[in-house]
Order: sequence, then structure tokens, then C-alpha cells
Amino acid sequence: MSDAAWRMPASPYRGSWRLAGRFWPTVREDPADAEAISHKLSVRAGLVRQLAAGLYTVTPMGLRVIQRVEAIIREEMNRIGAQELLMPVMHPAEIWEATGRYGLSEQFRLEDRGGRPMVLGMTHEEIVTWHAARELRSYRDLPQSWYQIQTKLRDEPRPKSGMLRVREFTMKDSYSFDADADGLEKSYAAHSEAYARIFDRAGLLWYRVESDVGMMGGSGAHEYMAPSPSGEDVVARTASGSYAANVELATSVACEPAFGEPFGAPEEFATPGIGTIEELTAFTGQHPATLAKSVVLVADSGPVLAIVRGEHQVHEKKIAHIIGEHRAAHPEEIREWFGADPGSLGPVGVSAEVRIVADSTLEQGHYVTGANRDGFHLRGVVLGRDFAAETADIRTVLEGEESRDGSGPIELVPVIEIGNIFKLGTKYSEPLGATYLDENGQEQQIIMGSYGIGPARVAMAAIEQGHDDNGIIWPTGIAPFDVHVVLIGDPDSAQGEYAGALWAELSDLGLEVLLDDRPGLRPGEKFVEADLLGCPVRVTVGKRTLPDGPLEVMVRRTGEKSEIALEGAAHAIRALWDGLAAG
RNA sequence: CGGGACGUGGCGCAGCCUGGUAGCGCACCUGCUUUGGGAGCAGGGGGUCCCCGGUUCGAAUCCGGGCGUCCCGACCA
Repeated sequence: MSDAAWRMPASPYRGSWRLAGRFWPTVREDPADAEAISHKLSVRAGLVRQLAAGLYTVTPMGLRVIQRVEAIIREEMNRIGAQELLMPVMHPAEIWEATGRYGLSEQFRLEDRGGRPMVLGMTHEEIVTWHAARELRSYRDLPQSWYQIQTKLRDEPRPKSGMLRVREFTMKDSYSFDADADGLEKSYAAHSEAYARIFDRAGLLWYRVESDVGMMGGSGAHEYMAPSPSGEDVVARTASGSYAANVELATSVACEPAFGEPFGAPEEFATPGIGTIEELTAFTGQHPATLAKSVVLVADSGPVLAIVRGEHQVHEKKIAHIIGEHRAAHPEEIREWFGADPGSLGPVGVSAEVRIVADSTLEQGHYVTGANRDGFHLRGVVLGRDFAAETADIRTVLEGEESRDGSGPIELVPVIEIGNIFKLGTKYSEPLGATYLDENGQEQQIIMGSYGIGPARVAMAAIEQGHDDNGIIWPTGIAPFDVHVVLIGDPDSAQGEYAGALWAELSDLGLEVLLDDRPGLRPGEKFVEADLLGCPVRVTVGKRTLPDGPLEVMVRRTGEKSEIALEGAAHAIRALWDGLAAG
């Protein structure tokens, strides 16, 4: 075989491709095990291939999209003065021991040849702080913002939805180091602005929402969420977006049911065979919001009775904030503590060993609760009078409930988390000894923030938000190419030569152009694959084009076709693309 | 970690219930025709039927164990 047979055609244009000879494995049918749209289309459009659960190879075509996302991220991170660096994926375990994060269930652990325990990085707070502790000594060294785009490894219990939830992925993670809380606010705000520009430029519909600080710890956090039916998280927001929060901490104004006349004391009544709230609603004819739901949990400290109104659910995360790690109680345990089975449980007359946590909504009104006697309930039960309980927000938000800021009813939206920002404070700088000397020579702790974006999730979210029956519809900002030139005919033909010249001219005008010059393919196949790939503008060059034109140009998003004269065609296409990019 | 489904040429699937020559479509190779929306005809190559064990004269098929992948839940910076 001669060299020429396997060499790629020479291209003077780094960003533009001639397709002939390239590795671009498209697929006609949806992969059998794919559920999410982005999973199906990313495989079909030849962007990724799966190696194992949660492990994906990105193809040359897919890598173009990822790299465009990364390019936007780099520009915007650099714009706010963040500096790119690169830290190792493999870390000595002892650094993670210092912060108490060694041994987390998602952590990949291994040993080096000397038997030293090592971990693969799930994130880099420990490592970056370790460096900061050694290098940043004076207030004159602050503030700093460092970032990297690098591999993270997490042994996810359940990888899913293609590239949306994987065990190995690249993340842009940045870390800010400030002298004080004001400095952190500035770094946080700078990242917030950079993130807004990044996600706008990536062409996503996105929300910035309040989030739980979770295992990262710290004093405040926001998540960036792209709405999508394939999303794993849920955001509670109002139509205007003036209120938006992860449901894990969202609050709302619960409805105000008619409680009716209060009772002087709880009254027991028979409820034979009644267990669930639905049954109790039907039996009593009362609104579920006037019934109290009792859930028994077991925390480290012992049994916990969590109470919410009938229309609500106890939210796992919210109750966990109060009682810590916990599990559901076994039926035998419930029998022992309450003397009744689930379905007839309530807070009245419960032994002191049971901690009672009631949702704040219970502070108003009187309720029907279980009587802790099988087949009986109490009506007229009042919190504070008939039983004592801690109160807190432990319930889920319901769609349709009013927002606390008065901006209207709450809607619940499934979303993909594409980024997050955390105010870490001293959570990492303290255990790792990251301190500096202030103007007075006093040792102070460095105040940190951490900020993440998943470029592949950005790409997948774009697919989720932009597709039709024929394939992907990329936003102009992150499409693999700006213009897709479909050559119909032989590369050596007159139209082949014209297509090559147009390709070069468009590239000279600053566009990244894909020229489908693959020989032997039928026109239909090229069109179908062009639709699948979804570049914003498609130009067709065929027999009809020469010698007098016109060129057929199609906008992928609208399907709108137009004809362009050969004279000045490249400039006209560039102008068309500029119009799409602008709006 | 609980529940469920699936595992058969590269991809998508049938066959399994009722054991007896491994099949279909697409893709791939060769030839001819075709060439503006996934072509037609003819010929051809390619499979440890996920793995291990058991039952049987004989196992893709029945039984047991394991592994893998996906979905639901739990979990999740």
C-alpha cells in the first residue's frame, strides 16, 4: 500500500475538514440500550462510542464539539483572570484523609508498588488546597483563581443516559483563594458572570438555581441547570424565573385548607382498615391537607417520627439535614415503639425515646393523625398542645403551590446539572493548613470557592434541547462545524473542484467547514448524515450548481432552503451564518 | 445496594416455550447498473449463540452459578 492510500488529504485549514478518509462512524438505527435522546443521537451521529458502563470514547467528530465547549470555557475563565493549570488524576490518599473524604463510596482506590494507598481524583479541592497551602503565604499573593480542564473519576453506583452520568469524564474545575469573605463574594460573582456567558454562548436554555451544599460543604451554592426530560434533577421555579431552586431545598407557600372548628382535645374515632392518606381522605371526606402523615425513620440517635401534611412527602435531603444519616424503620421496630402498625401512627402520646420532627406547615390548624392503635385515628390534633415536636421544612414542594416571593405558582422542571458554584469558606483550607499572613502579620485562613462545569454535559444538554426526527440541531456556538458542504458528484469533477474552492474560501472567511467529498456515496446518504450531524448551515454543490448556479443553502434549525448566486457566494454564506449566530 | 429486563456475525433482531444442519434485515467484500433525500441485481466473507458447570445420545434452547449491559428505585460535588 502506498503512503498516499492511507494519508489524510492535506488540509491547510486547521479547523476545516475534508471528510473523505476520516473516521466518522454513524449508525442508522438507535442503539438498543439507549433511552435518552442525547444518548441515541450522540451514538448515531458518530460522536461517541461506549467502552463499558459509564465509560465512553469520544470520536474525532465528537471531540470537535467538546473542544468548542472547552474553548468557550477557556476564553471566559481567562476573561475573569482565572489561570489554567493541570493537576494529577492520581493522588496520595493521605491528603484526602486530612479532609475526611478518604473512603467515600464513589472513590476509586488503589495502591502503588510500594503499597502506598492512592486515590483517583473525584475532584480537586484537596489537591489544589494542598498546593495553595505551600505557595500562598501573604495577603499580597491573594486573590487567586486557578482552573483546569481535566479528568475526574467517580465510581458511580448507576451510570446512565449515555454521557450524562458516567464514571470518567472531564470537568472544568476552578478554585478561588481570597483573603476574606468580601473577596470570596467577588470571586463568586465573577464566576457567576463567566458561567452565564459560557452557557449563553453554548446556546443553552439554562437556569441558575439555589442548591444544597452537599458533600462539598461550605456556606452557599448555586447550580446551573439545563431543562431536559432526560435530566436527573428537578428544579422548582416560577414562570418568570425570579424564584428557582433545586427541589432539594425549594420552599413554597402551602395551600390553606379549611380546617373547620377546633376541638377542645383530640377525639379518637374508628377507621377500620384505613391505612393510606388516600383511604383516609375518602373515609373522612376531608382535604388531604388536614390529615397528617407519619413516617418512621431510624437515625444514629434512634427512632424519628417525621410528620408532614397529607398532600406532601417527606423530602429525604431536607430531613437528612436535621437528623443526619437514616433509614426507614422496619415494621417490627414500629410495632415496638408505637404499639401500632404503619397506617395508624401519630405523634400523640409517643414515648420520649422517639424524636418527633414536624413540617412547619403543621404549626397551623388541627389535624387527623393516627392514634397509635390499629384501626383508630385522632381528629383535632394540635401541634404544641397535644404533642411536642421540632418544626422545620422537611417536605417536598408541590407543583402549583405559590412561590414565597409572590412571583406565582411553582412549576417543577426536570433538568440536567451542567455546572455548579460553591462558597467553600475554610472547609478545605483549614484541615490542609492553607493560611496567609495579613497586613498585621497575623495568620489567617484562606477563603475558598470552587466552581465546576461538565463540557460533555453541556454538549449533551444542547442535543437534548436541539434535535428533531432527523437528528441533532446544534447551536452555532458549539456545532462541530459552522458549515457543512455536501458535494454531489466526484471530487475530480467540475463540481468537486468548485466545492473544494468554496470550502477554502469559506475557511478563509473564518468559518470551520466540513466538506463531504466522500466518493461513491449516494446523495441521499450524504443528506441524511448531514441532518444527523446537525451543523447550522448546509450547502449543496452538485450538477445543478454549475456552471451558472445557484447554490442551495439550507438552515438546519428551520429547514429553510434558499438559493445563492455563485458570485459572492462565500460572503453570502458567511453573512447567513453571522445572522444565525447573532440570533 | 434493592426490583425488573436483556445478552445470538459490526449494528438491529428472530429462533428458545416444545432440545436435533444457527437464521433475517442493515452494514461489509466483488462485479454490473445507478447517482439531488439512506439504490437495484448477482455473487461472497464473517458467529466461542456472554462465561462456567449440570441434565441429555445430543443444549443457543432445559437446570444451577457467575459476569455484563440497560431501565426503575436508593445514592449522587
